[in-house]
Amino acid sequence: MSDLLERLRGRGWRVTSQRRVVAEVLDGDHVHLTADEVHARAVRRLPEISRATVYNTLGEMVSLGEVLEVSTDGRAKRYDPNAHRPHQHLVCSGCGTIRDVHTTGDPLSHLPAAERYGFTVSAAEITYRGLCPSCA
Amino acid sequence: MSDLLERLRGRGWRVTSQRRVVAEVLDGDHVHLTADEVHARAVRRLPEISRATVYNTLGEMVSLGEVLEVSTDGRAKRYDPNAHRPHQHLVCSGCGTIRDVHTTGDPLSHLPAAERYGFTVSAAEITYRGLCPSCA
DNA sequence: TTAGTTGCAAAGGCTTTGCACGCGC
DNA sequence: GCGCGTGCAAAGCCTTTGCAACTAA
Repeated sequence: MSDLLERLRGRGWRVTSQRRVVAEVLDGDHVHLTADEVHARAVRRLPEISRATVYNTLGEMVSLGEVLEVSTDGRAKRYDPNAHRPHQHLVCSGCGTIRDVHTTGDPLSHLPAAERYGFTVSAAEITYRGLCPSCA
Repeated sequence: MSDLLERLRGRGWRVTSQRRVVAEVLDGDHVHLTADEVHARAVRRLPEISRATVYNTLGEMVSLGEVLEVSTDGRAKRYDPNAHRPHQHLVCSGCGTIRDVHTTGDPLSHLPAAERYGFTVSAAEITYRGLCPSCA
């Protein structure tokens, strides 16, 4: 059911009903919810869950590297559960929808040594922007 | 002096002392200030300038496509005056410093048609993450 | 048992807005 | 003079924090 929850449990994470619900809400492909959306969906299953707990839980999942934080628009951050599947994002400039996409080649190889300025580069994120079929 | 201001003036933008100061503060290479930093520097030259005006002005420059908004960390947005020079960003995970870098090839060519899901893709942004020499 | 987790409510950072005054054109 | 731009202060959105009560292991 929830791969995410399994991985977290395997790391000795204390599993509470709140955390289970947050993991379940987040799990799946092409899921990019804001903290508030996660809270709204979590409340349907667990009415008493608080916003603070949702924020804490999401923050921990990010620290553990099991969830990615994506800020594509400067507004609320979105959370992406596919931290272990390399992918990029295609964002609609109209409605803000995010789609996971896969590119050819490794972005890191396109950054010449002369352009690294002594940095130890460890990751590369690509955000493609455009209009989705509905907004075009 | 200020290429940015010249371009804006050329578009029939009404030039006030506040707008001139914001443009001057922003102009240059490797400049990635937050709205608040822009305000702080603007105040040195024009003590009465308000934060609201700085925000309004930056927002307009972004709408006009003369300045880019970069949100690399989910915190305050940063403003990049090099909107007309294609480049990518190298961000230090330690101190948040941003460096402009140039990659080889066009990122758009790495997104296969099958991965576009009907979107009209118009731009691609790459953010490289790592540690700068001081933070490493 | 007991250290880690939760909920509440308040505070905090960043940004936007409403409205009256002021100024570029 | 007209209309856009500005400043102020207040409100807004998103997020974090302090602390007492609670609960998984």
